[in-house]
Amino acid sequence: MFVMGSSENVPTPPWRKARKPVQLRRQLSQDLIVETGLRILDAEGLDGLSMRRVAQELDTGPASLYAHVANKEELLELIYDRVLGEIHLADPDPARWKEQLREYAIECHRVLGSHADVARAALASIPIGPNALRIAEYVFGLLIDAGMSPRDASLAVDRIALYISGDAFEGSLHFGRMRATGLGLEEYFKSFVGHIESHYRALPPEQFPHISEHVDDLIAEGGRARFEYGLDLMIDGLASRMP
Amino acid sequence: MFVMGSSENVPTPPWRKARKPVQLRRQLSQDLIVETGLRILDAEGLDGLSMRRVAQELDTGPASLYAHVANKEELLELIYDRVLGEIHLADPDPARWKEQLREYAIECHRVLGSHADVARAALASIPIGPNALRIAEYVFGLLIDAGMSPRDASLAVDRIALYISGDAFEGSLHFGRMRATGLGLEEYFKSFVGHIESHYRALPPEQFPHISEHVDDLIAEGGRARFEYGLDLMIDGLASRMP
DNA sequence: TTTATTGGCGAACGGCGTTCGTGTCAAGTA
DNA sequence: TACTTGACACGAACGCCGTTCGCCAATAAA
Repeated sequence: MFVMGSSENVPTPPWRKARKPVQLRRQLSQDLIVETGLRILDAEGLDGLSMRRVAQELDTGPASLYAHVANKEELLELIYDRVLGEIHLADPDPARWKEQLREYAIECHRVLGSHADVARAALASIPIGPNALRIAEYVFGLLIDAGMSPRDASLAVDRIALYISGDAFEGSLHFGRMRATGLGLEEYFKSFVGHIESHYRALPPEQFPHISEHVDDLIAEGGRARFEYGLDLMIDGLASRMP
Repeated sequence: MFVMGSSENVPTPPWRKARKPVQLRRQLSQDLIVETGLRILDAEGLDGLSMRRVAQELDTGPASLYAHVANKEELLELIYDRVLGEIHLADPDPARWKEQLREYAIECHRVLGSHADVARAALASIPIGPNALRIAEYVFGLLIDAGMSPRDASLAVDRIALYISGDAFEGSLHFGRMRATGLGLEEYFKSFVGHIESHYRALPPEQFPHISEHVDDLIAEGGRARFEYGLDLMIDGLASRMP
């Protein structure tokens, strides 16, 4: 059958081209999927993040995602590394390694905490994504250049990262419960602490003498202070091992 | 109306009693459910533990469990506290608080690590179960009696527990992957470390100078050494805060 | 123009946690 | 002994989930 012309050889007039960047083909890509997944994660938590939910958000079926992402696990790790990209690192100054290590930890904790449930992936995945490597190189280099032995620096990076992720993960579990109960942050925290306090006060003092005596101290400090206290424990421990 | 006799007053003959503990009624109970759940958890991991699976093991339907357990979350917490019951604590001796704190941490880590995925519940739940309280009273009392301020002791108990749980949880995630791949413990560990090592060695040294130079140190230590290193960091940090 | 390749996607599979309504038995009451 | 009651057992179903299969359309290659 004879056809008048082919749009491939004959240059299409500008006014045709101008209105044709419409892609009939779906424009799915890994980046788009990861971005959408992160948005859902932030808005609805890990429980709300499902392959179906992501697909729905992109106006397609769940099967379509699997061309760009192996499975949900991989999607989560991709989201995780993207979140790590938000971490800002100061220029390393080995003379101030204690302060900089502390600042890094707090920054990392802040970023993980601001994206619900992402911390879980932090504990699960090996640090192999580009942003994880960037951060590892930074912290590791900082400690090495400060004079720490490679073995100590290696262990330190690993342990601090575990501590940060663990605390952030614990925080995200609370955040999830808060969301589930529908309470606001303050109300939730109050009811949570109140619950524990009354439970502790009801304990038989003979069996739990120390807890009973110091209930006030046990419920005194909130999340941020607890995190920094443990962090400083580790940093001081590290400092005492420096030559 | 006159009644011949009551089985409550007249002692039933031994041969009747001997053959009558047969319960026609299903003998479901919370204890039985928790025990069964723990058995499944150990055998098949957290992914294998479902309400349906527990019910199946007890030859019943999943709905039957909900008379004894509010939901899966609660079941997990009950299992968690039961596991904590396996932790053995030495008689407290405040003069040796450092050693005893260390021993407690290692014991706790061992127990959590020997029951796959239970560590997750450790991070999720507030320490309110009987065994959790028993342990909290022990550690808290040990530190108080060693002369630590109540505030420091409170924070210390919390932070050490987080560190233990976090490490155990991370370990359980690896264990789960090992189970999923079907590899043995040694093979898995070897392939895991090898994977990381080759990845690190392939990095451009200009961009990752410290990592590239110290690959051997980065992959040197295994799980147990890493755990104890971080633990000692915290304990030393605590010791430096003692009066 | 024909062919090969690739991504999109509807449908389905086998699982999940949880709820509803009904059945059934043991203990309490008369 | 007869009847009531209340607690528990549990089949069936609801609405989710992650993932796979197989077909289709559109593009790229020949």
